[in-house]
Amino acid sequence: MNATPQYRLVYESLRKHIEQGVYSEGDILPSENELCIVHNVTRPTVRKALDMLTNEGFIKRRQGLGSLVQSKPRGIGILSIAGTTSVIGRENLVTRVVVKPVVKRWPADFPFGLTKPERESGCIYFERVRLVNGQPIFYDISYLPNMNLPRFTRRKLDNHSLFNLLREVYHIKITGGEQNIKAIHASTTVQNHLDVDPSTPILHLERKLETSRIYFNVFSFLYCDTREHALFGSF
Amino acid sequence: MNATPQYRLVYESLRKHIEQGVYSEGDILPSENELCIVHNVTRPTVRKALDMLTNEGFIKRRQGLGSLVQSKPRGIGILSIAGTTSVIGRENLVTRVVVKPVVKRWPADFPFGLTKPERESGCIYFERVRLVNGQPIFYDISYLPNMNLPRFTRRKLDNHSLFNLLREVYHIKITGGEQNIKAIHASTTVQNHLDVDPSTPILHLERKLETSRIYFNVFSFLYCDTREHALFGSF
DNA sequence: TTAATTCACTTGTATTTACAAGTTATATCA
DNA sequence: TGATATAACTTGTAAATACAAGTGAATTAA
Repeated sequence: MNATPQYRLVYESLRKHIEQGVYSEGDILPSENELCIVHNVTRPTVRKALDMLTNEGFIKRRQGLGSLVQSKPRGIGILSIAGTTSVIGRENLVTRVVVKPVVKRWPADFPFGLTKPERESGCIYFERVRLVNGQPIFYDISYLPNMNLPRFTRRKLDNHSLFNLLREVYHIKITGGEQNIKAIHASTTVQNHLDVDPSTPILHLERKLETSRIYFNVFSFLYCDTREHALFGSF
Repeated sequence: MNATPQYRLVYESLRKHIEQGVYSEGDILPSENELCIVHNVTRPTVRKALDMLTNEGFIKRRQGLGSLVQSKPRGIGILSIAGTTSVIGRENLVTRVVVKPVVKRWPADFPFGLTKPERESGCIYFERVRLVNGQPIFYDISYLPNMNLPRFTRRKLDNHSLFNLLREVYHIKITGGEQNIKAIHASTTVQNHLDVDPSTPILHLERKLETSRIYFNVFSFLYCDTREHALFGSF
């Protein structure tokens, strides 16, 4: 018995095709009627999937013409390294887990408010560093509520997107969030992870990411060395 | 004959009630069935309106329980000073225009791509500084395409939101965008405007904001002194 | 008095049907 | 050969219908 709603199967299929380049910017997706046939569903189901792709910026719909693929989805909450796809080969962009996911209590002085279920469930804590051409440029500390994430602590996060993992394995989507952004001088820990000296200006983001799962937010504390590569976000 | 779709009338009505405080955070909206009766429409129409409110962060739906009002809608592209509403009185937050809006040609080395209509129309350029308790913390350089913005250069921007002005006067809404974020050392100009010394780390954002008007993007180059106040964004 | 069950609500998922309005290709007419 | 009308597609809007699954209050049983 497949518990995944049909509209979501259609959505994931189309989204994957767009991400894989089956459809490129400017292409027109198969019509709603064609998608009904291909997926063996009805138009409202297909339209719900297309609504989601529209909201996330993957496509733009034109009455009478079709659904046009856009090059840049609105990556809610997604940050990347500016120029990643064109300037840096994928093999020179590496994500390394420096502290593996581990269940912990929330820090007493955690700067974001927590829901009661979150507070009671503790958190999964891990740290990652992202390197470009061997040079560390991101240092990220993540906290997830320890809520219904079976075997999360055993998953390999190296070179994997946390957002994709949450969505594909746990059906948790990032739906929005908030962030505080600062320019700071690096602490000793950050200096060590990013391999910078004390005078380097460091970009610091404190982020709370809301999700499709109730009472479940993802928290991220990010430090970036942006001398060579800016941090890029779309919204 | 009313050209506005019914789902949008329902959406605007509910959104206005939430914004006006008829419903507060944590309140449960009338059920879908009740909204059908009130607005004389059917469930799919109501659900489309609720979908939109959900996507924009106004409400969160709970199967079996109802639609819960959330306090913070997703403010696309809006940045503010962290803690503004609770920590700083409105009278201590001042926006000052340091270069009034003037029509210019686009800089030859403008870092964002421009649409052909934008390139051909030139731009409206202005600079603003935002101060908290008399202390400058934001320095913003803005470029708008000089396209169908009657009398823009004569408008007073002190203590006015550019987004609100665009939406209310010119019916232009920010619909999304992208940004590069960096931590830098301040140039001399930035040092002067923000009243900082050369060692202060400065937050720098280069932003392209997409709008509801075709071929019309808003560009912003922002420098922030974040020692006292982080930059806050929700998405 | 407490626990279990039932009921009446809620939202979630999905189908079927119909017509409106936009776009583009094709056919027809001058 | 070019202009106009038509046809065949597209997405947009909306109703009607049905059942699944979640939630909390009320009722019943122990």
